[in-house]
Amino acid sequence: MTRIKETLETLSRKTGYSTTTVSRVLAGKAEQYRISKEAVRIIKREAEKSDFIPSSVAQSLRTHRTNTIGLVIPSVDNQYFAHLAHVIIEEARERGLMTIILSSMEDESNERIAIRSLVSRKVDGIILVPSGTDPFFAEETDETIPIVLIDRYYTVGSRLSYVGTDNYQGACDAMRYLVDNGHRRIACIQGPEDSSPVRERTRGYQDVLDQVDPDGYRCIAGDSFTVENGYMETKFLLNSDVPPTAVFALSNTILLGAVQAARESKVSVPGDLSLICFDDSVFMDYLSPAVTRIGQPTYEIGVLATKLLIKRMNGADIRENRILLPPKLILGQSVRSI
Amino acid sequence: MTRIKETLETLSRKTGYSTTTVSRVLAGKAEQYRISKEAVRIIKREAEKSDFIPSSVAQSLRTHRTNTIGLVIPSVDNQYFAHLAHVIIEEARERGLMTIILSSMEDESNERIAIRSLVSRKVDGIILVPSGTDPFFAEETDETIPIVLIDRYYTVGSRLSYVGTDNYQGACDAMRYLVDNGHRRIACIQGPEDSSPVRERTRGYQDVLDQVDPDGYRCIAGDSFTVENGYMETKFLLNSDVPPTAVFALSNTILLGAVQAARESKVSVPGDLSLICFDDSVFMDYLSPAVTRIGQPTYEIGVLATKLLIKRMNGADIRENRILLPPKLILGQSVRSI
DNA sequence: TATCTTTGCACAAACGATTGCGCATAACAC
DNA sequence: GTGTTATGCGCAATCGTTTGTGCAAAGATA
Repeated sequence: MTRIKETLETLSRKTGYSTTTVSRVLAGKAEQYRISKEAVRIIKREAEKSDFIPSSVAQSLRTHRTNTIGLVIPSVDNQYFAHLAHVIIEEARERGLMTIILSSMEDESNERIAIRSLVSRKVDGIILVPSGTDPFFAEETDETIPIVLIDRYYTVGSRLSYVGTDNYQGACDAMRYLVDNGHRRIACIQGPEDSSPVRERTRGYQDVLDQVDPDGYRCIAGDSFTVENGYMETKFLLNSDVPPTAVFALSNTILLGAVQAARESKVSVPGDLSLICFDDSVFMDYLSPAVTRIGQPTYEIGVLATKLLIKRMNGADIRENRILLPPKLILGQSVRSI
Repeated sequence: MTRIKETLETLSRKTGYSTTTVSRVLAGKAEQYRISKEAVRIIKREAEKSDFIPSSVAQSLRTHRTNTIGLVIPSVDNQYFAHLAHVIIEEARERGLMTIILSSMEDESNERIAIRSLVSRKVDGIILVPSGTDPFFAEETDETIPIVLIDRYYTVGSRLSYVGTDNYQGACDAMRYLVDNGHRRIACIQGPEDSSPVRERTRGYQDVLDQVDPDGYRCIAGDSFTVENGYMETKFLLNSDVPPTAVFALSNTILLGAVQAARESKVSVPGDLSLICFDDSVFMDYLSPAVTRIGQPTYEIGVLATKLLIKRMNGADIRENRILLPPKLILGQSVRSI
């Protein structure tokens, strides 16, 4: 109770020193300002005794630093983003920064509102998973408050910093694996087409098939990173005239939908249908069969993004900076060799 | 760029009105203070044109409100807490509140540091999953900043508000289900013993068995909410002289470990071993067999906790308030009738 | 004794908003 | 013409820090 009402002013009164001196002592600048040992002792003792906690609000107003970063993600209720958020929160905390999380729910207008709030709160930097396609607002903000994009980037030639997975490479790896196991009739269930990872991944799908089977089967279906989408599209595929022998699901959620659809239709995996997907998750190994997948280096993305952001917060002028990290093929038993 | 540097002062200069008037107009208090239509028009136009975003920092300092709540959870990298966080973030946002997430990693000292940071940042309220056993610090903080506990509560008679699952009821439901299916040799793999949900759940385990089989088999093993713990303890159990016919895992993580152990030991679920656990999760339905479990009402917990917190932030004096919400038995195929 | 340095600290102005109070000027009543 | 009320707005203090500058007292130097 006392603790919270304490201010430099009250401490000043109690110790007989000015707020200036108290402030300097508590900021560890006693030496620098030649405060006597005596004063330091008295002030520190009193501060400790009353458990003084300085107001970051006042500090921020005065110093123009909030020691806070903003994190805008679609939703924390998604393993992939939750893990990313976790890594970022921890990494930031180790460097004395707090994290404010805002969810955009994949909505462009939410995203703008979120950025505005963060600007209003004077955060020192922003890590953003862009949901929209228009980089203008973010770019303008970036002039003053550094922004680092993760997971996705804006369509057109935006100069915003970016850290993410090499999605093209990942998709190629997945497709190569299927192809090497004899698959040719491979369908791809995607997320929203205006998302950069989707574009990169479908490009990988196309390119690999174009190499090994130029005029063969092609099927890119779906439009969102949801279980429902995965379910629906798989249903369609399974009921088509000549169903694919393998499905490449572009996210963990889509995969779950696919699994459900297959199970419902009594289609055995990998007996009748092989599955491979993007995103890793603890539970992927617990499914039967365990899912073969492309794991994204979420830890590395989170750490690198935070580090890059902090560098820029400290004035480094490394605006145009795109970092692509390699994905990893994780083998399960969901792909059959045919 | 302009946008971010704008202040009441600059707007005042541009429009020729005082900061007082500008402030009042932008706060929607023009009527109240009899500002002319003319002035309102000019000021609003200018504010819009330069996209003025007021500094929440300055506002907070002056008004003693940050419109921010703090959320301290073990880790967002856990489906259960991630979902809880998601619900709270959304609920808070709808009421104009931002959420700062701090992870305690189940560590008491981290928890205190987290609370201190939140106090320093002058958050308007705190939602906390307590990791420690000593309520003192939280209680003292609660004198000034309302705190609502979720998921767990402190051991001794703390008066802090609390919203959570009726863990005893849930455990009884789970045990009843096992017993009704003929099981008597039931082992329980628990989390840390000083956590209130663990105590409530093991109490349910005991009570049900005491009713149906007073002198029968009892086994409560384990000590943490981790996959490893579930794995290890299950290994032990499976190798004991007379293994249990069913395992009651007290969390989703523990369950995963149990599944892994059973799979490794070629023990069929539910053929040789029945499984039931606490916590719901999307993927529980995708395991084979789907896991029979006790789902916690996370959505309701999140919403109620936020609402309760906001009420208290607005001055309601409802300190001692413990809300227990009913869990739900969700049937899978992981329990065999014997 | 007079001057210069060092020591030890405080004054007061910021930071950017909000808000109690007050003060012109205009409108109106009589 | 005088008193009263309404209208429209600004002054200046305040929130709790940080920080550039200044200044008295003590010590050193000559």
